[in-house]
Amino acid sequence: MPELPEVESIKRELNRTILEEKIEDVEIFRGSVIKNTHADYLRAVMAGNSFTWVGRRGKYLLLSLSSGHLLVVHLGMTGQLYWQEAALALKKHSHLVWHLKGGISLIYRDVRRFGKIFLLEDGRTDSIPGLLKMGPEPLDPAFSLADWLALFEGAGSSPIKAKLLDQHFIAGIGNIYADETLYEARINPHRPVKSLTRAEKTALYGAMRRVLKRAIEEGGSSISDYVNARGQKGGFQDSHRVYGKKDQPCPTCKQPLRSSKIVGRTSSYCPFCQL
DNA sequence: TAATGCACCTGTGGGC
DNA sequence: TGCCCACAGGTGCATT
Repeated sequence: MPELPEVESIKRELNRTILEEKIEDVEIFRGSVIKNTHADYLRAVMAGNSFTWVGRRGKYLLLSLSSGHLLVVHLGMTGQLYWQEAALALKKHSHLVWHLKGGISLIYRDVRRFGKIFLLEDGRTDSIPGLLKMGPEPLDPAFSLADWLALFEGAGSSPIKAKLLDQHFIAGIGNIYADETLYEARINPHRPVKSLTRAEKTALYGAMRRVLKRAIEEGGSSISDYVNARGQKGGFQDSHRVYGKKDQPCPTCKQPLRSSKIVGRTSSYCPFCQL
């Protein structure tokens, strides 16, 4: 499941490999993954261009083109964006392939098809609902503890787990890193947001940033389908302490971890260490 | 306005 | 072995 660390890993790899390589052609096997324009138009626009820069906002990848267009990619749950040598066979569920000069193919693949692609004329992302009201970037150096605490002003009664998953509240966190962050901060995922003390919010800020940084250093988490931009698995899944570990011993107190549904998401936590 | 529920989608694994 | 069904979850939209 590509969350901030996975998307950041892909971004970094693409910036190392695909920039300035001319796009010779685009093959589109499933045009329905393109949400705001026709497949034929996207193909016509992109052919002859090159990628000049790859950025990230939350879980969205932003690929700038030499023409000034911006390609925006959200990987959903099982989306992959990776490059391989053009001679290699495509895997099932490959929906778009950019054929780059130099014998490299950039492939967009998505088994469950929750991902989506947008082509923007001028780089303005206002037209994409998910980007319009995106919360702050948790690893932005300018995002201070004071900024984080200010987000909680007027916070309601929803569980803190639900709040961390809300992309309008904070960008880029999904189920894996919400669970790992709350464990790191020793906060129970069911706790109403308004019940958190200043000290707990402060702990959460530090925990969130530490967990995300560690995950990026290890190349993200490969649960189900995630691969990086080289088609390789990440390494952080081996460092998970609670996510997907229901009934396994808590790394701290050795009591069995518990699992429950919060806003429809499976949440793993230690009922003894997370208060 | 905030919180909650559901549809979308397909591979996987458990139960029978 | 084969079939059926629940489950996984990010996002947008509908409902409460």
